[in-house]
Amino acid sequence: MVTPILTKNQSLVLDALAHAEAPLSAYTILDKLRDHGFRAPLQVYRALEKLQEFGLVHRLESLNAFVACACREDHDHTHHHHGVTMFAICEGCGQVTEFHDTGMEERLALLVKKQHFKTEKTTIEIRGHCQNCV
Amino acid sequence: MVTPILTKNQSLVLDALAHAEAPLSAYTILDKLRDHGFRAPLQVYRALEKLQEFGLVHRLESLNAFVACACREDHDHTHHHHGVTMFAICEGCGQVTEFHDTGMEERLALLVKKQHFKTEKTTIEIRGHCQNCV
DNA sequence: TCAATTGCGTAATGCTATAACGTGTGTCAT
DNA sequence: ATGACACACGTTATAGCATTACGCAATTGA
Repeated sequence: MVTPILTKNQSLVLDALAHAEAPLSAYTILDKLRDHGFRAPLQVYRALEKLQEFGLVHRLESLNAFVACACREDHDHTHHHHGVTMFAICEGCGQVTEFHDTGMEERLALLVKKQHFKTEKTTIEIRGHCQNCV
Repeated sequence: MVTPILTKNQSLVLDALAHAEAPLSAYTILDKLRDHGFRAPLQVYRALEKLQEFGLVHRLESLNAFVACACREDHDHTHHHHGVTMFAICEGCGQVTEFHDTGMEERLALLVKKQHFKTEKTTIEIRGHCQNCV
């Protein structure tokens, strides 16, 4: 999918996430954007929904929070990846690292195939501590 | 860990989950157990917390719901597994299949090690459709 | 032009989870 | 025995996350 033009609300939400050090909850985003006219949770959730469709934002299920996709740091989009995304979530500093591995994807695909299961969305989240947080 | 003796509340919650066809939310469990004296969410959450510690119950992060561990169906506990647990969650019938794979575990361990990350808890949930639900 | 689609704003509501009390019970070292 | 502690429990209130329902405005395209 080619990156679509974002609406004002979508841009605001994406910027908030992109500039954050850690995942943000929808309500935290709402608070950050009150000065920009945001008044209700739905404004945030609607923007998040679209941004997730576009692959620009990920939802972290184990945190009920959201992060900007790492591909945003890759301005040439040379690394933009559409397979399974994995997250390492540090309980210490809150930082989230996104990573990918085709080997994992293949192995997982094989496992679900054996069960005759049709995958639609895969969630892989590792909670723990990063190098700096012991 | 040897399976500890469960309290009354813990047994009730575990039974509710074990007899369910699909994952249950904490509030659904509460409703099912009102006739047994349950009145407040905390009674459910406290039991769930312990049951998760004991490895008898899993939380599904992408559903905000809970399932009895598959090891309960294995009365000799010969298959009781303490590594990474993966779940295939059918959007059609709601059924959840628990599965394990040491190859995945090893590969994942390798990947996080490369990032100098210390894993504490791993969540792997596959959303999709099972064989019966197309 | 009319219909369909999409995004937006607002209010209300529902679902999920925890905080902060206090009570009772059992263990166990003193 | 008694005091200290740990633990399970019960209740109320509150916090945090997400959606339903309504209506309006702008855009698109048959």
